[in-house]
Amino acid sequence: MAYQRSKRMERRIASNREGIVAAARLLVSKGGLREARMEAVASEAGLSTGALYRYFPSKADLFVDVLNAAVDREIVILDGIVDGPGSARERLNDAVACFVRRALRGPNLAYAFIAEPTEADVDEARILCRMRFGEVFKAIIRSGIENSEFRTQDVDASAACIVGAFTEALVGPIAPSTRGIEDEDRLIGAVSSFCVAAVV
Amino acid sequence: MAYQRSKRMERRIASNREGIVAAARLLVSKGGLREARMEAVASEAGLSTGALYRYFPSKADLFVDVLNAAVDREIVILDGIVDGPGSARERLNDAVACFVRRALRGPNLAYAFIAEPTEADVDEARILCRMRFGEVFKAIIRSGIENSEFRTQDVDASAACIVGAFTEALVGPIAPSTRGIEDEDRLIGAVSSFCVAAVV
DNA sequence: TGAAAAAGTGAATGCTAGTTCACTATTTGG
DNA sequence: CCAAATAGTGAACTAGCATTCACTTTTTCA
Repeated sequence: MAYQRSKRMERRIASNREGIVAAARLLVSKGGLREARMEAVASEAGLSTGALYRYFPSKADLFVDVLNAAVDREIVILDGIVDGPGSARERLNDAVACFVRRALRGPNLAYAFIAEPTEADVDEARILCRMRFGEVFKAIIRSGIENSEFRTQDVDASAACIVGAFTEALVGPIAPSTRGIEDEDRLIGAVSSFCVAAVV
Repeated sequence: MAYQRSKRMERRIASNREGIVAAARLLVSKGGLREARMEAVASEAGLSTGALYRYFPSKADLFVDVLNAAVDREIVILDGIVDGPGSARERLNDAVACFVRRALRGPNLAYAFIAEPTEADVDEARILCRMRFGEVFKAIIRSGIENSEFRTQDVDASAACIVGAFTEALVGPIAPSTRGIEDEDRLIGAVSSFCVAAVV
């Protein structure tokens, strides 16, 4: 008879998987992608390196998951702002400000997900994540155009520009070496004003 | 007596060095950074791999040179626009449009210098190059603020945002897989309008 | 011309993780 | 409890290139 995983086993498998992702994220937030090697992830998760490969076919796959999980959380928050009350201007401003503020709070993680040099495979995932953020901003821009708050414009291009603008503005301040966040609020204000002005 | 290089030898050395850089650039523009390995560069330049190391201490150093040489050329062009006639708006618009247009013309090279995943060392140089571009845009923004064409703003942040905006908008269209440049002029217009509107 | 010093060669080396796999441990269902 | 199946182990394997280095060729200059 075919073997079937018990409930308990199922839970263990699921929790292992989560543990692996959590371990990877922890390592990234502490030492950047650079220090998040498979062996370290395994030991942090309390497993062997071999076991990781029962859960993820490759390192790239694992980190794509980590990346997406982190991005998911950000996008939930951004969507809350996008679908919330207020004019399109306000919502765009708040969404950008929120992203920048959160990135400045967790600089290592943000840096890893925005700019840290990595292997090609993981880097590709990063580009895809940027596009996911783009979708969020497309929604705001569209609604702003609909009610004439914003000029008509190429929504895809503008969304890409917004994502590029705030990520680039973050690179300096969150880079591990620089750490020159002397005036957070100033930067947040500058970047969000820039983005709002750009689409109005 | 100490040996001294003859004029002829000096010329040969110089031309070898140029040849190496040119070979590296050619390979990048054909197959991206991915295919520009040292052996390929050497053979393209008509030298052995060992010889490369008489000219550059490491692969990273070589490609930093290649990167900077390419960026130098772009910056000369941009400076021409920045220091040229016209309002700050016009100059900003033209500078962005010029950059985007040129990037679309040489997509492989542009992609390599903007977004292609590479080793960490080269990637770091890329970030520095972005800052060099930032300087160009700071100059325009400052002049626009001075003559009240642009609102007062955080010049550093705005410049970073502009660089981020147009590079990000390029990533999709110039990525080797996508190649969706169906309407160049539209994109150019969209991106430059975005940047101008953002600082006005 | 010849001997010392550079320049150039390219096969061999080395290194860094990611990945595999022969093996052990645990779980499953009768 | 037993045998089949799955989960987990971690040392060994691999691969891909950058880099080196013992050696050859060319250049320099008395």
